[in-house]
Amino acid sequence: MHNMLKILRSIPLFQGLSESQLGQIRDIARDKLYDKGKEIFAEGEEGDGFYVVASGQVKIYKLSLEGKEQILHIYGPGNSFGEVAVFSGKRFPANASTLLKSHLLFFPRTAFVSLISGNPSLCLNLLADLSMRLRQFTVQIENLTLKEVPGRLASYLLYLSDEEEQGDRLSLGISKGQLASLLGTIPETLSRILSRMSSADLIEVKGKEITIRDRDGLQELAETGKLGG
Amino acid sequence: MHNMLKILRSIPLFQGLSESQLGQIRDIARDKLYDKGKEIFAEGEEGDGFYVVASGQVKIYKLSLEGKEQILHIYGPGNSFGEVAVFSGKRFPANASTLLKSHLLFFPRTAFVSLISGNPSLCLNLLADLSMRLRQFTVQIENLTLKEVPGRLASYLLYLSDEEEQGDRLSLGISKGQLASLLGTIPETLSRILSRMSSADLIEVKGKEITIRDRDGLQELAETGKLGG
DNA sequence: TTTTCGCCTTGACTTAGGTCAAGGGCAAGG
DNA sequence: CCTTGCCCTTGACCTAAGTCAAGGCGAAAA
Repeated sequence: MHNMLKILRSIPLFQGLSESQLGQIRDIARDKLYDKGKEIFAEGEEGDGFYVVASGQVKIYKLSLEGKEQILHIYGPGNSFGEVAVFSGKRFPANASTLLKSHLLFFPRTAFVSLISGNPSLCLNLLADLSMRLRQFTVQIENLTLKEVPGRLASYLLYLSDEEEQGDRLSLGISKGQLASLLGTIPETLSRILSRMSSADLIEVKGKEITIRDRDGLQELAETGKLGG
Repeated sequence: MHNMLKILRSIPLFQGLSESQLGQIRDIARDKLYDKGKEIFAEGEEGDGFYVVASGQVKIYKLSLEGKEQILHIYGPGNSFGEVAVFSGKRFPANASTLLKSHLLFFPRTAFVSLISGNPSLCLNLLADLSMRLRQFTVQIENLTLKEVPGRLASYLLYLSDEEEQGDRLSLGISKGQLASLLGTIPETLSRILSRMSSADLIEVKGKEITIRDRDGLQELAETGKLGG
């Protein structure tokens, strides 16, 4: 069997905890395995615990009545989700499902809450984690309402390029359809804007592989939110 | 002088704390008074503490380069803000300024963080508070991207009506211009939609006073996100 | 190799809502 | 009382982006 402690140690949320504290955490964790494209939970369900991604990829999203999807987050190894339901004492505020075959760790609510009480550093880690997420949401709202789609796309590409640390080359880790949903638009629009940005020599697109050709131009687009002539 | 302990006791964040704990909190709190329309902090400033509204009203907002404003929250007595900068260890992610003359309590970062460490219930309160705020953001993003402006307005009116508990009468606590910015639109559009909703006999508008005339209709509008012919 | 199936792209068209410009109304101050 | 200023409303117009419909392309299956 894989070494659960090794996984736990690599998770930012559990950084700085002692071996015995990690041991306690391991004792309440449960493994959950999902194939690609499976529902983990749905908005409105009782939140009886939260999850950490050990491997794979997960999307957190909202659906409108007509079936349009807005992705709120895409999480990979080391990220956690579902805490909001645990700490607010309410139901899950959004849906979660896997984008890839995934190995998740599940932490039951009551056991975890009692762990926190005697564990200030875990608590501070959690506060930091939720704060970072709030910060991300402010950026997302800014992007969605103060920028047009080209500006949002430019921000996202620059963000990815930072993450991946591969110079000017980057790979969208997700399908273009999912990217459209993350950016608050639809595949047709995304497709058109990618080709506009290619014509403007800002980027070069080959499937999911993208090369940044004019970083400053992208940066300006991301800031102003508009794709000038 | 006003009784600070009495104020602290009324704040949700400090609910369930003992008198001695409240005493510690009082000891690190600092009063801050602001006139209407004053800046409390700006996006990007160092976050050296957080605030609680004792009286008055505060908006948290983002600005685009061209000066368009998106309001993220409007906070009144009992609400806190600025924690994100404190716990994430980063700068303020948005701007804050007063909508009314306000009395705020300021909690310096380092003093407050050390208070938390020995105080599990305060910590759980904070986790609950941040979680509720994350939940609100998911709703806000859903509204902004999956609903059209009439749907967002309908949601907001129903929400206000719940808050105020005055049956079908309610009062926008803010100017229509500010409301437009909160809903992710502009005053002209808001104005047009208010009159469309009046013509459709969903509501009756008299300045900032609004009467709900067709609650079910509003509810449907809020859910579907579209104002049908 | 050929077929199939998802996913992506492209084109023509529609529309929600933003922009620009011109008043209207009400409250505060002279 | 009149004036000033602010906020709100209304109208005409424009544009970003959504909808609908038709292919195209590449990977996996046959």
